[in-house]
Amino acid sequence: MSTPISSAKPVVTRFAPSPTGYLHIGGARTALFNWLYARHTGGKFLLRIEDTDRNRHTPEAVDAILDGLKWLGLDWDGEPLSQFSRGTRHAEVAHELLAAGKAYRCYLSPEELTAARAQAEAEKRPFTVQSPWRDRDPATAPAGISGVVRFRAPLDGETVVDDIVQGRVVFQNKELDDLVILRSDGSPIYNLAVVVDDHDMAVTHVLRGVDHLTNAARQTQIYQAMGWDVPVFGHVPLIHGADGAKLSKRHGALGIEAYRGMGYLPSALKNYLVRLGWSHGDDEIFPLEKMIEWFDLTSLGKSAARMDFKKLADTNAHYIRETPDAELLAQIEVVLPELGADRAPASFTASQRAQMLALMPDLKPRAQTLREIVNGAAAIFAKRPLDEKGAKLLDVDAKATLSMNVESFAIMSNQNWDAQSLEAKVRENADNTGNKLGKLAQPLRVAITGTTVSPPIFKLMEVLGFDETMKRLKETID
RNA sequence: GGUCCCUUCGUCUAUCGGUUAGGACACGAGAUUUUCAAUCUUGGAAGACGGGUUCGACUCCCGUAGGGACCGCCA
Repeated sequence: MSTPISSAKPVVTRFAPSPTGYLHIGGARTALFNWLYARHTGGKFLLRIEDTDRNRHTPEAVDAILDGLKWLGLDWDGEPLSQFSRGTRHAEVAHELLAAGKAYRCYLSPEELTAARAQAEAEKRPFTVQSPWRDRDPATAPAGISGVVRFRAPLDGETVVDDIVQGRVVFQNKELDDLVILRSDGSPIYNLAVVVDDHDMAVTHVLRGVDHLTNAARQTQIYQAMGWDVPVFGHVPLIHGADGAKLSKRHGALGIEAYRGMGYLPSALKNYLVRLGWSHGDDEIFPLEKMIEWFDLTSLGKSAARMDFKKLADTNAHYIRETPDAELLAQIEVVLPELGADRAPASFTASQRAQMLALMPDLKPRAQTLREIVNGAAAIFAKRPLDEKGAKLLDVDAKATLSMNVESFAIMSNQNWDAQSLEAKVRENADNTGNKLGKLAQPLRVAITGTTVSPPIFKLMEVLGFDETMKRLKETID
């Protein structure tokens, strides 16, 4: 793979989303790859908003994309560039092409075009635009209408895209028709704008989805017509849903903010995404420094990957366990309102925060998402609605053991009210009555949490404190 | 339909002509255990198919099948 440009100039990559919606998972990965490569090489990572189609772009979408990138920690160099703002420059290049005879004005109406397309389809014939205006004398142009500007694409030969991911991909020029570069209102079309901007921004590496592969051929022709250096192209495979079909909203084409709301850590999401289409031997976990150090373009795969939420969850669980308690709590508090946790408040009180922190070591191994952490701590936030299993467990026998325990707890106080002492006490009670620990612990769990499943009960009792615990126990016995 | 791309355990992937085809997730079993997890041990699980090339193919070539992308005055 030859990369003549990269060896000479400092690397410049870019992420160029169209602001028609949120930042989805595929876009996030594309951004990640570009960011990683720029950071790996010490080059620049630029951001450009492809908003030339004024009918389709929304300011909200721009914000969503920027927020998503920020949350992921993908910082860009310089200000984001609005492609729309460069309209005059795009038109200028189009007119250069026009003047050089490498483009021409075409007065074919949209209606004529659709009709021709329909006819080709009916005859099961491949359709390529063949404009009669390509060779017609401009002097014969119809008065009153401005027409579009089409690129005069070469008729014979081939256009080669030397792709760092896809390899050498050859397109026959006869398959590539004369694409519109300027609309009849004079505004630029994507393929022109991209080439002009990438050139002007000195972009050296264009990493994007394979859905742009044919565009790369057309863009290559424009580069050549302008006599500009073609950047290194790298077209990465797409991400599919778990069923192998195109990613739809149902299976993961959610906005990045949806993943944040579900309680995924940005570090985990990046780690998961980088492994979709890229590998480094048998390694699975990449601390950010390693990700940057090891990321390269030659280890990118060509086949599409499926979204696997189980693995994402596992990766997230890993990063949850790695993150220090206080930092994790801070991250939870940032997204708490989005988490939709069962019985959690919108924000923590000081004492709840302290309780969360104390319980964190026991919460972490039990959770795959931040949402699950908060759910695991439900006993802190709320009274405990008794669930079915809990109610069933709380029979006469269980209540008897509860009473026994309450009596022995009564002589304790906030001074020695800790998990260790509590467990010792209950073990003692169990031994004295010839019971296993579980026989006495489960009723305690149900009485205090309302459920049969919770973080370690003695730790929970410690965190809740003497008064609250005794209150709950007594309420259950009565 | 045309053009282009893809195909190793269920999933993500390693292998870059010679391996008992490795790892991770998921799944099964066991250990541990106050519940649930976590943790440890452990098991099953793959080169789409058919032809070549070669002393030797998962690796190279051709074909078939299946999948995908693109074919706008969208990006």
